[in-house]
Amino acid sequence: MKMSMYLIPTLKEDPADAEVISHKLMLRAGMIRKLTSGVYSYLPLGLRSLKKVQQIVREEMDAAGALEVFLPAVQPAELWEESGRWEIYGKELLRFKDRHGRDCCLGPTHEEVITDLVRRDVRSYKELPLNLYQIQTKFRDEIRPRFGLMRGREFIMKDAYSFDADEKGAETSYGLMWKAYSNIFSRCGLKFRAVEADSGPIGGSFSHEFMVLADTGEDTIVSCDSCDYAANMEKAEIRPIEPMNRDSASEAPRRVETPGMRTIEQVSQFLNAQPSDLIKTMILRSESGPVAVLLRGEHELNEVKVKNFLKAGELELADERTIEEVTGGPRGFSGPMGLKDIKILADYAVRAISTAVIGGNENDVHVVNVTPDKDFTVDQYGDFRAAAEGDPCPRCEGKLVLNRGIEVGHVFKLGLKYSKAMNARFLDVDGNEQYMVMGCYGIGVSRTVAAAIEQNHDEDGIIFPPPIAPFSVLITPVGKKDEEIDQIAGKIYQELWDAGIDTLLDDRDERPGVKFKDADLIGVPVRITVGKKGLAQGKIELRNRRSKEVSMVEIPAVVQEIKRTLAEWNAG
RNA sequence: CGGGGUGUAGCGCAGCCUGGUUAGCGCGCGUGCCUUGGGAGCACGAGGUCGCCGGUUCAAAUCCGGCCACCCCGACCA
Repeated sequence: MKMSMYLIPTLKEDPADAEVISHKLMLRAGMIRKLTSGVYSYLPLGLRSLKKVQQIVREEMDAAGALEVFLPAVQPAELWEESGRWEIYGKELLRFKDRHGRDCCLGPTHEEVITDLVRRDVRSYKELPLNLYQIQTKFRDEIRPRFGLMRGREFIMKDAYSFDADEKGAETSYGLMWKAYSNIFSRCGLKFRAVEADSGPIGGSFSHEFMVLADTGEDTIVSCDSCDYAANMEKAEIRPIEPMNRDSASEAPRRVETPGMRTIEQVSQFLNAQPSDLIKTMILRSESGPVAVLLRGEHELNEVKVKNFLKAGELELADERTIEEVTGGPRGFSGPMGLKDIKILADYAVRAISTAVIGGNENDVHVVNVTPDKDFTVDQYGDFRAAAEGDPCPRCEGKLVLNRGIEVGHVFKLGLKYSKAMNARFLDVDGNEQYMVMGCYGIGVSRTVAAAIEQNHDEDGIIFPPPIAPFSVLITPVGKKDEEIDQIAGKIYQELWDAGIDTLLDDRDERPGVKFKDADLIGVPVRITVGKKGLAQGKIELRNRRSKEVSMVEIPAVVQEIKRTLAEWNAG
């Protein structure tokens, strides 16, 4: 492509409404433009990058035996009523009525549509396993879209759905997708990790998230420093602490005045104690009533763990009124002593406290010298806290470390959830009707591009990994209008295209500084400068966007040298 | 949904508090000259419903009310 004929509206300044780096850079590089909150147009440069990711996704999905389809964005309510999600999906599902008053929605995901398709046309075990995928625009009406393509309302997703005759087959399908995803993100040139994820209320099944490592990521990845254990924050397990032998001759509990001291920090300072000597009592509410969860003072609650432990559908922190009803005291002074008609759960770490400070269930009162299991009873101990840096690994003797990441892919075993709800059955070898065992597998394609930028940029702009760069090479002829320069630049440009290398030629009548700044901003991996300095020796300059190294290359060797540079980059 | 903020030329902003000529600045854009290895210089120029609606006033970008859009923060703690 010749830049004079192309549309790359770069910006010198950061747009005011962009917060994260990928959003800023994609706007500045002229890749995207916002239409309305969370909805973006792709300009030619942005689309090229997107298509490169899509191509890699297609190749790997095809290689894994998945078949590409294309499903409707507009979906009828009836299907969603069948699966039960019309009621429970919530406001993220954009609903509307057609001219006949029929309820419709814009698809945020396609389990219903695909299950409907398959149940109509697949009747025999002979047609299984089956894996269908598509790359399509999804719409999710997020409460608060933000960060450009990272959390848009309209976005491009690859979603795949596997159908198997039995659990064993489903596991094979899952494994194939897991492998395909690893290939995809590796081929995109990204540093990533596959982490164990919470599989939610579907239960029993397992799930992995593929996270691109980036300090600016919204999610936290918990991994072990010595084994390959990795999980997201919700899922991350912590090795239980052994109960401690307590001194039975400890002092009796004593009530003390703690006026206005509600937080762990305030109470521990006021009583001259360590946060780890405190037990905090959190009152939660599920659909089956309130529950108290005890944590050691310095620890944070992991609600998902509690939710799964209780097999609760809904779980939230109790409001002020509920706390008062349950404990008799205001928020900030709850404690486990004297609580009645409420289940008391405690994190394992509570077992390792000999005497603790707890809330007095009365305004401005705490209780000291409290011994767990003696002065109050715990119904069940469990792992209820959020993992923190340095916690013991659940699989080995190592320690957990925390990193930031961006979720770009998710593989999930659905089991029979949709096939049962929507009656997707087949006949097995023995002629018996069976439900299909399903799996679903998503990749945020547009988010992958944004995540790549979050991971690969510097103060000058984007540093695209070559496989997903909109162009691999940018040629900048510099200096005064000069026929020799233009002719050689044009010749190299043609040779590169002939060699199958995406090349952009900056034939604009701009000063060199402008061309160099734009080249850095849009992040093309290799820049060739054709100028009279080099030509005097029969050479051009080749500059690596990432290392910023410049080498002088003989003109006949340019194509070969570029291939080598790109290959090295991908390998490293 | 709650809290905060912003809306003035394509982009970034000033002006508003304290109402008063033709509403400014930088970048970008157009033309010409000049310049050509890291966002040059000079000159001339185009481009504005001051988010929208209403009110106050002799007079509103500026004050008041309503609406809209966009951005940020939000159980984080017993």
